[in-house]
Amino acid sequence: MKRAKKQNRSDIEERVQEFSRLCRKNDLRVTNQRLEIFRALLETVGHPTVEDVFHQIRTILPNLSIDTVYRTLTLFENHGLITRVQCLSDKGRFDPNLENHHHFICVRCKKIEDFYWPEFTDYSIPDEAMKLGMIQMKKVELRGICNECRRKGRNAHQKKHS
Amino acid sequence: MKRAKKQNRSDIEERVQEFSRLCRKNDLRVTNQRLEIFRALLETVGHPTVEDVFHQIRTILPNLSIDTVYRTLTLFENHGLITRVQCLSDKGRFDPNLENHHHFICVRCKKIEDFYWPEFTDYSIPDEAMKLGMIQMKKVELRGICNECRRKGRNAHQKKHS
DNA sequence: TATTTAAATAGGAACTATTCTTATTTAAGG
DNA sequence: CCTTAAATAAGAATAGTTCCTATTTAAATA
Ligand SMILES: [Mn+2]
Ligand SMILES: [Mn+2]
Ligand SMILES: [Zn+2]
Ligand SMILES: [Zn+2]
Repeated sequence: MKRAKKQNRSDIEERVQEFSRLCRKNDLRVTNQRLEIFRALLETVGHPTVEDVFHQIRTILPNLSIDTVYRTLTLFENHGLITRVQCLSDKGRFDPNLENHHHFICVRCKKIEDFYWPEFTDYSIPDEAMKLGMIQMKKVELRGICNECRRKGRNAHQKKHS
Repeated sequence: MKRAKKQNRSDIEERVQEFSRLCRKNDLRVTNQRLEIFRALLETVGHPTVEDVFHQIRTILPNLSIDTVYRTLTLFENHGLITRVQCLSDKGRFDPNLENHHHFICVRCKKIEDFYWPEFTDYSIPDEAMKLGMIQMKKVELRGICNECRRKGRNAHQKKHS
């Protein structure tokens, strides 16, 4: 999982500070683990898994427990500070980007990339769909092969079973 | 997981027959297990999990192994006979509906319902997104609370952790 | 129809992701 | 500083999925 280049260090520190305030507002104690976990989300592109976050932080907090990462990410999710992204693979993935955006999922490496499509918000859903329940969110999902995987070619991916 | 009312028995049997031919064309042996598994997918609404399928068929094939269900569904998927649906929960879900359609996911009971939106196909994706890779599929995903869960009220759902 | 054989299955073990339990540590308020 | 409830680490437990292998079976062939 690569580090992002799109956000520089001071942008990230600013968001971590803001996050710190948000924690206090939500009656969540500000622990080192929590800050590092949130920072790791911001620093990673492709919507990291729990393991991605865990391994990245182990260098800084060598006896971090993986359970803390699970617990903390679910906590953030329950407080609306991040969202959980569906998995095409079997691992949960998380998203610190709360802006209205959409996803491109690479079916080979399972990486998830963001994109924006402001006009989509204006398109109205068919009646048939409106009747299914109370809609809280509408998103577009693209599936395909990411540029990185296309470069690598057909190797380096394994399917399960047959 | 409820049985569907939208497809009657003869519709289903017709699709099972057609499926049987498709298996032969794909050099897949037509076994009782495979037919029952495919039939179970057709008979169930809400995009069943492996366990849903397993339990439904156990009454007919009492010593069906759960591994066979996993193996078979993945096999069908690899041959393009069904698709795998992303999980908001932790379980894999499967979809025998290969038509171009979209999903409404209930965040409470995790049920996934189909809807159709033909016009969506014509909307063109922003350039930004086109550059992410080779796009194979574009879908809309709605999240919310299904009618059934709304009726049941706030009880009957548990969140993990805190 | 009987025989053959590679493919498919059942059953249980193994593996992997996630959650739970409990003793210890710590943030934050007094 | 103290106090204390909240958070954590470590490892056990659980749940979903895949692997292993002896047995069964679909379907091609005689
Ligand atoms: Mn995102
Ligand atoms: Mn569907
Ligand atoms: Zn990729
Ligand atoms: Zn529901």
